[in-house]
Parts: sequence; structure tokens; C-alpha cells
Amino acid sequence: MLETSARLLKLLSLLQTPREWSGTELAGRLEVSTRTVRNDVDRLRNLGYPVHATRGAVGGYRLGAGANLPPLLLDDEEAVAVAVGLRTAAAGSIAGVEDTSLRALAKVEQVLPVRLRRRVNALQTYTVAVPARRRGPEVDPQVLTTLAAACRDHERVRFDYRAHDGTATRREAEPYRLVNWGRKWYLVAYDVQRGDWRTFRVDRIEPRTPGGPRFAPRPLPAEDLAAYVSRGVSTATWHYRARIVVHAPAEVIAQRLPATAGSVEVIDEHTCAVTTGADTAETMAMWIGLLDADFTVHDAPELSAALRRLADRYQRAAG
Amino acid sequence: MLETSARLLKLLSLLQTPREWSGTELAGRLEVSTRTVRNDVDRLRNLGYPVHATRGAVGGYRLGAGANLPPLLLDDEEAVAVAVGLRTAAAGSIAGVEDTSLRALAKVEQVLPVRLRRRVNALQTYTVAVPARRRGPEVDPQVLTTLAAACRDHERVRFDYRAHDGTATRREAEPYRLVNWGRKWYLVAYDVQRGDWRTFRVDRIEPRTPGGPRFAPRPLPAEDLAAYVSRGVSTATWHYRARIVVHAPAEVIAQRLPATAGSVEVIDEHTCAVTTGADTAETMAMWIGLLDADFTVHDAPELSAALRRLADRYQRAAG
DNA sequence: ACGCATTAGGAACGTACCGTTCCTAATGGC
DNA sequence: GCCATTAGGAACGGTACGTTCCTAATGCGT
Repeated sequence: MLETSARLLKLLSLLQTPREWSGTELAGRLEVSTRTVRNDVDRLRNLGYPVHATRGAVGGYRLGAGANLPPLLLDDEEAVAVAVGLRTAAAGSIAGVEDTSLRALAKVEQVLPVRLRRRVNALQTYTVAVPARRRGPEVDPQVLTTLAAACRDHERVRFDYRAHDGTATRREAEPYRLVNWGRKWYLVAYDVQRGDWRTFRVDRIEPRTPGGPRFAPRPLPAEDLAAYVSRGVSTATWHYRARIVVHAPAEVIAQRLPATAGSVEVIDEHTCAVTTGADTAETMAMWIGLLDADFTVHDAPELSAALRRLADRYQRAAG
Repeated sequence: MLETSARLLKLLSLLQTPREWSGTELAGRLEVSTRTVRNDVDRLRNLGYPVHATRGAVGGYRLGAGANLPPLLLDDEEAVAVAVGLRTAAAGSIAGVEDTSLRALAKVEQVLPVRLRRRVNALQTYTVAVPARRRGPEVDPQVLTTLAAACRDHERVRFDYRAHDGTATRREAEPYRLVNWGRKWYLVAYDVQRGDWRTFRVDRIEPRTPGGPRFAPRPLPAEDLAAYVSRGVSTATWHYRARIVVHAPAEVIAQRLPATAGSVEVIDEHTCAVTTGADTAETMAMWIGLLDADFTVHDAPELSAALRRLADRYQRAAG
């Protein structure tokens, strides 16, 4: 049987997972009586952790936000993500938080197990900060976290959903999972009005408050949700695709282009082909500038036109 | 007197600060006897947290990396930096860690006090992910964290330092603080060989292992180290500066250009002037493309030349 | 080599807390 | 209305806790 302090940390860890726990479940996991679980919940509350409880047949416990930040219990994957995000911020990719990011990074790395530090180093070496257009972020992080919270809490969401042609429909759905695939976020949800499962592009969702009532979760439509999502959208990720010839070695270009942003094929030792895409030809034209290499375009008139427009702007700007 | 569990969390929090603590100091902070502090250190060790101890007159305790990750105790500023870094990673600015970043972000935001969540939202609104060239990152995060650890542990560092003209000299210094100013990192250190304070550009430092011996800290050369650093480097941050006229409203351009990357002045309701800089005219030319607006260049022949070269590349690429 | 200030850890003591069992009361969804 | 959940008090035997006191080991500065 765990001693009290160890058990409190384990309880805190369980409560930081994105789900609710009944007292009976917690008692089983911690191998104590349900009374002891209630004693422990009281102890956490006395320490400043606002453990929320819901009474009733579907009730349970979960951790909420309070006056102070509790100690964060991260699993290996989450800790790696935190460290990578902080390294990126500290290295100047995100303006305005370099100092505090470095302080937080120093704190994290001080206690990061060696095996995780190696993974952070490996990820840092092979990831790239993707340039983002301010006015058209792929996904508003606020929308992401709002949907993530609704998934966790089993609460329906109401939102405006924009179709390809710009028209918006009011939707109400039971959200289950957020899936990242092909640099886009998708929401797998049960559409209440249509009585069936739907996959929604998160960048087209505009949540409406208040949300809906709680719901009892249904079995998911597939075991592997990433595969489920990819089957539905595999050829539609980018509005615009093109293949260009870049006059630089493939391994040089591969380092500048993340695997998810396109593919690089060797043509010869000085030349490679890049197949990539973007939402528009304009966006793609700007992206290519960051490759910092001469290139040629074949069979892509829209891209050629976009490049001419950008070239013209630069030429006129130069005087 | 605190109960045992609360005291253990407080002890863990103290040990995550970047310094060593003697048993006597910890006993004072926790209001218990030094024997109880040793009892508590044992309890933390039993829970898997590797508390390192140094015996001897300058000995003390601090937390190291072990097999498991301890609960992270972050202050308000650090928590905000973590959330901002994770939001950026989850939103797709950093490829490869979107899923786990969102999971970690959901966990953090679930417990983030409301006042901190507002600060994260505010920071997210006004920060921009800065595009980074893969082959020449301003600062290797590994170098940053190595130097941060040496500052914390009061250990001398040995490094090769590259001057403007590319020559490198071997240096040995006592590192005190890392300061972020003008999107560059500086190390404020005491140069042992020259017997005086020096400010080093971190992107020019190549640390050499092993490091040096420990040292007794000296009083810092100034109270406000940011001001101290800026006085020494205020006109030398960018190799190249220029002022351009952008044919878009100032408030639109200000949103796309972070305050640290330059300044925006209103000319009229449709036009503004941007003063910015970069390491080279080439880099600046590519940066300007991301403003996504027509512009004109006056009195900047190098920038005009760089824009012509890039325009020519695009024109030739378009066919 | 010595002094000093630190960590390390055992023994003994009185006190307080702990987990469990048993019970009543309240809540909320179906 | 039923069922499954939270809430929390009382009583009990047992265990852990913090402190005091002490010896032993370590490491830096002189």
C-alpha cells in the first residue's frame, strides 16, 4: 500500500488526465477504500488544488483551475513537447517570451531524464519552425483548446461551420477526438442533427457559446482514428499542389522542407524535384522563397502567374 | 507547521529553483528541524526524485534528472511561456509534435488560473512565429541550456569565441546571466584571462567540454543587466538596416511585424513606413515578402539589388 | 594537518495522524 | 422512483511523524 504522499501524487497524476474519475475507480487504482479517496481529495483541496466533483449517477472527480498553478505531472511525450516548444520560443522563433521560456526550459531540462533529453535533441534537429501568416492561421489555438476541453468533458459543442464556398451552417455535435493529419486538425464528432458521424476541419469551425449539455459517450466509429480521418481526406489536404525543379542538392532541400510539407526527389547531384502544396498558389510562391535556391516551374500555370506577380512587386519595389 | 505532504511539495518547489540549498536553509524555509529535512529528502528519493547532495562546507542539496520526471512546479511567468510554446507547436508552427503538444496544452490549460490564461491569450494575439533558416539558427538551444546550467551551478565555461572576421579565440569565463535583447542572446560573464567583465554574443560561442572549476560569485557589474547589455550593443544588432514604404495601413503591418523586429510609422491611412533590419540584405528581402503588401524602397541600394536578384529568380522560375 | 560547516543517519520518545468500517444524507440522470 | 454517485461524521487499532541527541564522514579554506 502506498504511503500517503506517494498516493497523493498518483491521485494528482490521475486527475490531470483528460477524463473524469469516479471515487470507486480511483479507489481501485490506488488500492484504498473510497473513504480514503475522499480523505485524499480533501487533502488536495487543502493544498490548493481545486478538485471538482459532480454528484449523481454519472458523477465523478476531476481537477479544475484554481487560484494557483498545481505541480504539473506530464508523461514522457508531453514533457518532450513542452521542452521542444520552450526551446523554439527561447531560440527566438516566438518573439516576446524568450527570457521566461529559457527560465522554464532550464527548469525542465534540469530534471528531464536522459532518455527524454535525447529525444528532445533529436526532435529539435529534425523539426523546423513553420512560418505562419498572421491573418490566416491554420487553426486558432483558442478553438483547439476549447474543442479539446469539450472532448474531455463530454459536452456538446455548437458552432458555425464554413463549407468550401464560404457558406456557413449552424451545427451541433458531440465531440470525441481531435486528430492532426497532413498539418491540419480534424474533429471527429457525432452530428446530432444528422444522426451520424462526421469529420470537421477545425480551421473552419467557429465555436458558439454556450455549449450544449453533457452526453453519454458512444463507441467510436473506428479503432484507429488517424486512419479513419485520412481515408476521408487523403487527397484533399491542399487546395493547390505543384511540382518544381530546385537547383540544389536534395539533401540540402530536404533539411529545409519538413516531411509533412512535401516530398523531395533526387534528380542528380545538383538538382532535385519538390512536390508540395499550399492553400493558394500565392502562399506556395512565398513558401518557395524560403528554400533559398534557384528553381524552375513546369506545368503549373497558376504558380507561374503567382511568381510573376510577386516578382513584379519586388521589381517595382526595387525602383 | 505544514503537514508532511504539503511540505514535500514545497521542498520540491524550492529544489526546482536554479540554486543549491543547505539543509539549514531548507529547515528555516520549511520551519522544521534539519533532521526532518533529511527525512523529507529521503522521502523524495523514495518517490523517485533524485535529490543530489554535496558534502563539505559549501555543500547543499539540489534536484537532478532521474529515471522519472518529477511534477513540474512552475511560477506564473514560466507557465505562461510553456502554454505559449505549446500553443505554437499545437497550431502547426513546429512540425512533428502537434498531437502531443495539444495533449500537453490541454493538461496545462485545464489547471491554468484564469489570470494566467488571459495573459496567454494576450501574448498569443500579439506574438508572431518568426521564420527561421534551418542552417543558421541564431542560437543553438543546446548552447543556451548548457550556459544556463553553468550560470546556475557557478561553474566556469571554456569556449571558442568567433569575432566579426571569423577568427576564433579560446576563452575561459565565469558565466553570470543570459540576457535576451534585440532577438539576440548575450552572456554576461567575467573573463578570467582579461580580469574584467565581458558581454558575449551567444550565437558566436562554441562551448568546450569539460567546463572549468566552480567559483565564488562576484557582485554583478550592474543592477539592470538588460540596460547594461543594450548600452554595449544598441547600434550593432543588425548588420543591415533599411527603411521602406509599405502600401498598406500601419495597423495591418504592425500586426505582421513584431515590435522587436522593427518599427512601423504611419504616413497616411493607406501607407506606412517600416524600419527593420536583418543580417544581410538578402535575408531582409525575403522577410519583406511575408508582409504580403506592395512596398517601395528609397535610399537602400543593397536592398534594391537583393530584391532585383530575388525577383529575377522568381521571373526565371516562372518560365 | 586542522578547523569549520556541511551531509548522513541511528535511537528513543510522545504525539498525532492514518485507513478502514459502518452509517446517514444529498444529488442527478434515466 | 431507482440507482449510482458524492459528502462526511464516529470509532478503532495501528503506524508514522517530528524532534532531540548523538556519532561519523566529507570537503573547502587556511
